[in-house]
Parts: sequence; structure tokens; C-alpha cells
Amino acid sequence: MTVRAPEATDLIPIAREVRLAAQSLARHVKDHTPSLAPHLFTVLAWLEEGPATAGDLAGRERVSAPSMSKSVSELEERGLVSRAVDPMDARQKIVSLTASGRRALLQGRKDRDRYTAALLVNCTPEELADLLRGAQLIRKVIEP
Amino acid sequence: MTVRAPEATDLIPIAREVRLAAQSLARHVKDHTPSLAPHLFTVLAWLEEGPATAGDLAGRERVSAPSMSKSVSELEERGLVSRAVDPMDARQKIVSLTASGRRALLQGRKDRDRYTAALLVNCTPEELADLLRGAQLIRKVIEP
DNA sequence: TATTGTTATACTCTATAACTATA
DNA sequence: TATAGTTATAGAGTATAACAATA
Repeated sequence: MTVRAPEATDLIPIAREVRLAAQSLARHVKDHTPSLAPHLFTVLAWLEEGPATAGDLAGRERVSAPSMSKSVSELEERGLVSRAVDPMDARQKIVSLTASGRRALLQGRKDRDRYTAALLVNCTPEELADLLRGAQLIRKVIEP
Repeated sequence: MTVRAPEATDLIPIAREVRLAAQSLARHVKDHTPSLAPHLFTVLAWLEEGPATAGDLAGRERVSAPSMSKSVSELEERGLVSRAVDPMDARQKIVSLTASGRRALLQGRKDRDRYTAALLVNCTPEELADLLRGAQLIRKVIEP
């Protein structure tokens, strides 16, 4: 028997379990929280960090410029964001959250978190601790 | 200080972390595995358990009958499923996986699992154990 | 000329309504 | 009559190509 470095193929059974759990939970949350459509909600989430140009938002969302233009137009019609011409470069428009947009963002998060929390209501403290560690680990390996 | 039953609101910070991790991982897997479109892939996954009628598949996928009809037509055109009239009731059609469909299903899973496994390659055994327990727990609280 | 954003157009996936064929 | 499936049509959300305004 030889000691060897772990390889990615050894991880596949665990990876499958983790992937299926993540996909399943993501789908359930989406299907049970009928607030703002995901592609609009995520734009509000980006704007929480501060105003941004339309092109900037398109890049962050990995979506085409026309698609983002349409999303921002819809958000503006609903009063959730405002657009202003950039004083430094009149080609650009600065998109910002309105107070109503910020409320919609917080409400959407609340709905999603409450639905998720309700699923976990019968877990033991040990189970919750496992879940939290697992979740933080997932975000760590994805984000960098 | 009083001892009290845990309430769902206490779980919200953990729920948020778990939800964000799940959504983030699900999105990354989807964005990095360009195989069969999700709405076609899931139909193949249902058929792995055995043949089914179109209406049955529509119900399981929570999709309208015309949508499923179109998906099944496309899968049939690609040679991934076959349709046969039910000998017991000529209104119904039995949809089955073909050998090629089964290969596409296994390949799609492989791609998704390999992408996920690659993310986990630097985790410690303890971290992997946490992840597995967390994932199994998620599936347990969702599936029943 | 190059860049930012929008409009025009088309494709995909979804839905509801209308139709065909069996029961 | 009622049911399983399909076809007809329409609404979202996405894309590429063409255009307007500004740099």
C-alpha cells in the first residue's frame, strides 16, 4: 500500500452529493420565493455596493449590453433604480438604487432567507454547525 | 435566562450563508458545464428510473404538457429518447432512454461532478466530511 | 475612429388555448 | 364526454447586428 496525494477523482462521490444538494436547494428557493425576477434582483444586489454604469453591470452579470440595458429600463420603470448621465463622460449613465429599490432588495433577501430557515427548523445544533462550516467552505473555494 | 425552543428567526444568519453557498455553487456549475441544456438533461435523469409517459414527465418537472411535448420532441430528434404508443391506451406515449441518451446523461453528470470536484481539491479530510454531512442534510430536509 | 448605450430583430424556453385521437 | 398529446400563438429573457451620441 502506498501513500499518495489525493486526486480530484477521489472527490467525485462527495462532489456529486454537494452539487446535488446545492442545485436542489437553489431550485427550491427560486420556486418558492415569488418576489422580483432573479435577473433583476441580482442587479439590485450589485448596486447595493454603490452606483455603477450599465456596461459595468453587464460585465458583472456576464450578460450582453442590450440585455442589461433592458433590465435597467425595467427597473427604472418600476422606480427601483435611477439613471443619470455621467458628468465626466456623457456617453455613460450612472445607475443607482432608489430607496424603493433598496427596500425591494432587502425584502427579497428576507423572503429567501426565511424560506431557507424554515427548512432547517428541525436541525440539531451540531447539524447547523456542519451546515455553516460547509457553506462557508463552498463560498471560500468559489470566490477567490 | 430562560430556556426556549429554537425559532426559525434564529436560523436566518445560517440560512443565508447556506442559501448563498448553494446558489453560488449551482450557478458556477451551470456556467462551466456546457453540455445538454438543463431542461433536457433533467428529463433524461427522470427516465433513468424507467420509461414514463409525457404527462408523467411534465408533472415531475412541474412544466406544462406542451413544454414537455416540445422537449421530448427535441430529445427524440437528437436520438436521446424514443417514443412508443402505449399498447394499453393508445392515447399515451411511452418515452424511454436510448443507449445514446444514457451515454449523454452519464457524460453530463461526469462533467458536472468533475467541475465540482476540482473546486474541492484543496480541502482537508475534515472539511470534506463537513461538506458531505451538510449536503446529505440539505437533501434530507428538502426531499421529504 | 473608438466607445457607450439603445433600438431592431431573432432564438429559446415557457405558458394558455385550440385541435386530434383515443377512451 | 373526458383525457393524452400536439400544434398554434404569445410572453419573457437572451443574443447579435445596426444605430445614435459622445470622446
